[in-house]
Amino acid sequence: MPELPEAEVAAAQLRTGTVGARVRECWVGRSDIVREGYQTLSWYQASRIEAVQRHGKSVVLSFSRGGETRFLVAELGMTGLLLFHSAPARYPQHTHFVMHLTECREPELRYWNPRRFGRLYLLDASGLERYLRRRFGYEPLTMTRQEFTKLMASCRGRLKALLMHQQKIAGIGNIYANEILFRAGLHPSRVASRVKPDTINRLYDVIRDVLLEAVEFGGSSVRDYFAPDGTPGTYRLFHRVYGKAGAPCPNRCGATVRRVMEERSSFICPTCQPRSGRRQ
DNA sequence: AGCTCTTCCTGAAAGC
DNA sequence: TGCTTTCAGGAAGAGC
Repeated sequence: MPELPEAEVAAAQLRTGTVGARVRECWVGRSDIVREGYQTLSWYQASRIEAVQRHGKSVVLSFSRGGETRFLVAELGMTGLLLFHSAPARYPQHTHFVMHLTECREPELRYWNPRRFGRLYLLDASGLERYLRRRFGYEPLTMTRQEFTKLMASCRGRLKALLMHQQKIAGIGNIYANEILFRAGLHPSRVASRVKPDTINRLYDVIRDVLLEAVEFGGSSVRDYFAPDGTPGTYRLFHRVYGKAGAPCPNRCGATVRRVMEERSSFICPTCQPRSGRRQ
């Protein structure tokens, strides 16, 4: 399930593999995979890929043709992948979009998504601006400590809900929310606005640390995630609690990691992540 | 504002 | 063994 680190890794590979490319042809398997701008598809033919960026969990490609710029936004959802020609797709029937490229390293860019949670958007500059504004809050790697502190103070909901609320902080999903909260020693159901300043500082650092480490290791390959070149991410090996119900707490506190159905499925150490503010 | 419920979708896991 | 049922899970939208 691609979250920020996986989208970041995908964007980085697309940058090296496809920037500068000339689009030879676009193929769409099922038109409903393009949620917006399907009628502009022909514009992209003969355009050039100028840049690739990540916003939240989405990957955004910029194309230019005749002085005009348009964009392709790929939402990866739970099971979506961007893949190069060389990467094997286990269920080829779930490839919904293919861009054939020339004048770059990769001859083909595919969008693969078996469950189809997540779509593609073909947008112009104002469309992209609206898309980003409506969907994404702070980028966790660029928000300041002050911005995060304000956000925490203004949010009376639960901490894990805030971390995963894309319009507030963009890019964190269930895996990384669990890992972040464990490392910060915070229970997912703590009320965000009641967290003390010292703890907010610690949480701010942990968010960055976890996400940057995950990027460094190529993201987490849980189930079917692969980078565009087909390689899996290895950060899963460093998960401390996600998917580890029944294992001893990595802090060696003696307790056992538990899976609880609070704020989606959460993996917590009941000792190291107490409901009250006091750390043991 | 924020919580819950529903919808989307299909492979995998559980159940029989 | 093999068929059937259940179930995650990100995000949007409705309703409260």
